Amino acid sequence: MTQRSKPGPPPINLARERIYSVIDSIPKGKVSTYGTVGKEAGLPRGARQVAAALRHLDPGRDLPWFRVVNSCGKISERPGGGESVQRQLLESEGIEFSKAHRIDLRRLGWPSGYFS
DNA sequence: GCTCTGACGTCTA
DNA sequence: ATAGACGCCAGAG
Repeated sequence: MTQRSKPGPPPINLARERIYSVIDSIPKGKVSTYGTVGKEAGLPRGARQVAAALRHLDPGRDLPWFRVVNSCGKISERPGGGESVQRQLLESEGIEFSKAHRIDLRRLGWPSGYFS
């Protein structure tokens, strides 16, 4: 075949699947961030892509989307609302929130030690 | 093809 | 610690 694989970012739909795969690997009781998930998925500057991937996520798909928060350790607000739902899902598996609605990433962030 | 948008993150003041 | 500017990059129009 004449086509050679050349170095560079993977096709978007493939990148999206990688993102989903990373999110699926976040352990119960832990959380990760948009930026970190992007990195793990091979997208060093792909935080916004991770957000977009979640926005376009099939609602029927079984994926722990709620374990993704922003770099501040807080739940990101978005148009459709639903932050309270995400918080409840996290609390239901033991995640604790500070007074400022923040999660201690040094303790509950995944991968462990990533936020030290 | 071009421009604007945004569930983000990092740097500066 | 807080606020604002900038950079990034795929989607949407």
